[in-house]
Amino acid sequence: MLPDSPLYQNCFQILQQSPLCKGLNRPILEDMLQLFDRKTFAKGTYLSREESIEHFHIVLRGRLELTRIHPETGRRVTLWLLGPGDGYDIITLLDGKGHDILPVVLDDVETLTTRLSTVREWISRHPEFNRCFLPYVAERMRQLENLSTDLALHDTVTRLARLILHYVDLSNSSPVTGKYPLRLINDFSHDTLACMVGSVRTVVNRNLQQLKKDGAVDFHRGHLTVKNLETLAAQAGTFLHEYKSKHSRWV
Amino acid sequence: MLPDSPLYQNCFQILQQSPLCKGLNRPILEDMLQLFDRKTFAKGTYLSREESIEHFHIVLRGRLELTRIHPETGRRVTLWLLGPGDGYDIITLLDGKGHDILPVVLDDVETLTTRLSTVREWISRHPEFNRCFLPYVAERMRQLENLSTDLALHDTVTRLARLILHYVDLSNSSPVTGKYPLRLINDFSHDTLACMVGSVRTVVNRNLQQLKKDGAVDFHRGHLTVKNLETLAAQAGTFLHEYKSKHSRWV
DNA sequence: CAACTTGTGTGACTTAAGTGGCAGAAGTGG
DNA sequence: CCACTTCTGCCACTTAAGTCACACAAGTTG
Repeated sequence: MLPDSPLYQNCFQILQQSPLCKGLNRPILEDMLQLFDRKTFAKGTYLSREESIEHFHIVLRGRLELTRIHPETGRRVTLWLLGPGDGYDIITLLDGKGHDILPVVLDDVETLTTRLSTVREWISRHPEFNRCFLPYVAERMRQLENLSTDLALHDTVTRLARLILHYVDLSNSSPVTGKYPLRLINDFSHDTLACMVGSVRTVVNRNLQQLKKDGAVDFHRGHLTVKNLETLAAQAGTFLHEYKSKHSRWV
Repeated sequence: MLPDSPLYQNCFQILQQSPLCKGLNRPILEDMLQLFDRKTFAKGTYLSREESIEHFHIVLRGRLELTRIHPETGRRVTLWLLGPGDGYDIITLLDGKGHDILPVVLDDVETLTTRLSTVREWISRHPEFNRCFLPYVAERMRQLENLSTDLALHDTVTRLARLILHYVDLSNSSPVTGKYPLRLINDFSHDTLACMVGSVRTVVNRNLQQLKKDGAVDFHRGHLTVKNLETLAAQAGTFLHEYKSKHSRWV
């Protein structure tokens, strides 16, 4: 992508805010941007295998779900949810091997894309990149650890409450209603939510009904908000102050 | 550790075979070895928090289990099983943050240990290290992905069969009995196995009984072997040829 | 606006997988 | 060798969480 492109500024900004690049200085980011092309993927499509084994993508806009499917029952689980600033596929980037996972395009997605070998070569010339990239990888591992732990130790209501809590946008509570909006998952169908907690629609529906009755959340077709953080946190088995202190560290 | 130590050769060899260091040449390994001290941890103890946030360990001998516990029910899940050649804690190494996990020492464990800052500084001087270390990290992530997927999509017998299959030592089948031994998990109690598949002792016991009846495995107190790979693979929902081809790539 | 597709709400039913409890076997240590 | 702890096998019982099925609501498309 060249500096005279009309989208250049916009891409630059997203890159700058991306956890992958946080803290890199302007010249390095500009150098980086030169290597990438802008691509789009249509909602509802799947990325091909080549897209993951040959190229590296940084999401600019839209969401991407990385899922696995049980070959016999057809049940699905979502292992990752990628949004603006996230990279794909970081595992292949690390070891060059194929990644057995199905990337589903949830919105019309825009990415910055280039060949994996280009990224690797670029990283070897700019070892500073590792200072952002490696912590990003670590954060991803922690998330996977949490997913496993939740699946093994907690029931579905709890997992659901945790999921929602994890995506609460604390900085954007409505001063009128006192509701908290959600990042990334606010318009998910119950089915999609179910995949994220490793369960099925009916169960998630039941659970959501309960959370609604308890006053923790509110929802209607394709829209989910948090009504009462304390109640939600209680259901998630987290004390609210723990949760808040954790997040203040992150943000 | 100094070259004149009687254990030097032994340490050197384990390091050389470790996935963390695979392919590094002699002088680099020797340079590395200088930085580490040999330490031991007694069976049944827990590593302290400082051990993980201040130091980095490479296991020489013995096993280490990284687990999480449900604070109310007391149920456990094992997220990682570390053996000779493995490093701890790689997540903290990547981002310097604490890691909320409980390391249980399963045997008397010997490690090579040094300060995290020393490792980081060493890595920055030897970027070649990343060529082994990053794929190692990737492999760990894949394992976590598999754990999550299994927990979300498969029942306990299947998870158990997969666990066992994953640790089969193909290269050491007994020519007399035709049995396959297991690496690392061969002497686990049913309780410990249960933690690894995110279940409980009674259920794992039931499942093991079934696998035994089917002729897939054989076991008695603290000893587990595979009797029939095909049967086990069938229960694991994997076709044996898939499994073998995967592993031949790895080994 | 009609004919769709796609989500949502709820029932009745089934079952895997937990809990709890207990007896006996297999090791361990004095 | 005995006392002791740690495992194992099995029982009866409970329940979360899944399947199946269907009606209806909410959007979408021609």
